Amino acid sequence: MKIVSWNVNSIRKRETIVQGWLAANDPDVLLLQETKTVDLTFPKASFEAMGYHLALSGEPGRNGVAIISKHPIDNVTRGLPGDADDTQARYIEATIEGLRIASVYIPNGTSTESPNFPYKLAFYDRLRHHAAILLEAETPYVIGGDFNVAPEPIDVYDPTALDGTICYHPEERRALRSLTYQGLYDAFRTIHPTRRQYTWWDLRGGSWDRDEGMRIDYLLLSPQATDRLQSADSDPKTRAGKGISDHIPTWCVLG
DNA sequence: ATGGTGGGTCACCCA
Repeated sequence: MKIVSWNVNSIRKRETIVQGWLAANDPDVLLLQETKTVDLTFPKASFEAMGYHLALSGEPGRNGVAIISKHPIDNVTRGLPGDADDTQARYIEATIEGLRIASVYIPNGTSTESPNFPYKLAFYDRLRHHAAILLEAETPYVIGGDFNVAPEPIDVYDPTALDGTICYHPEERRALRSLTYQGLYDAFRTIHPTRRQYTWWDLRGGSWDRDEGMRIDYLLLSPQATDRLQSADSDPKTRAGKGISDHIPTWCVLG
């Protein structure tokens, strides 16, 4: 079972590119982030015509997550517990072929001075709580998404210069570890312990041409899902050319 | 060190 995660930075702008990639790569499940549309204007029909089912959680103009699957999607839940005032569309979870699969768009945080920064840290805490329940129940669980934190020095282009900046601040890495230390395994890093592979390059300042990126998109697997992990990779070719997302797709294959 | 581009929506906010 091939499960892909991709922050597409607007599905309406990226519909053709995403469907071309689907046709060429044939995943079972596609987890999207930053779809940036309400569910009513999500280009559902063209995905359904390719044989996919969809579960959506959108909002006007920003955020938005989706699960797109060749297999039936059951028991869909949206949002994370822990903050009744949080209406942002950043988390969707469903059961597919006996696996609990989630698509998450962790808040970027904007900067360490922004009010979005404590929201990001609190979101991690809510996700940690939620994952704890699934792990306790030994549910086979896969969560893919844009985590907006680069875990280790190898995951950023300049760990010294970037230390303390957004997406590579010690508090953020600590928040990520508090999630993963419970027993979630980073699929790409488990398969490729020493490979440097960014998943995001800023659209500004020619960062793609200088290869100044970060690995902030990944799939985290519960122990029961990790037992089935066969391979993991990502596709930097999708970052070249025109009309592209600033993120590339990354995936894992479970047996 | 700053500013750069792009998406949303329609004056800026976010990344």
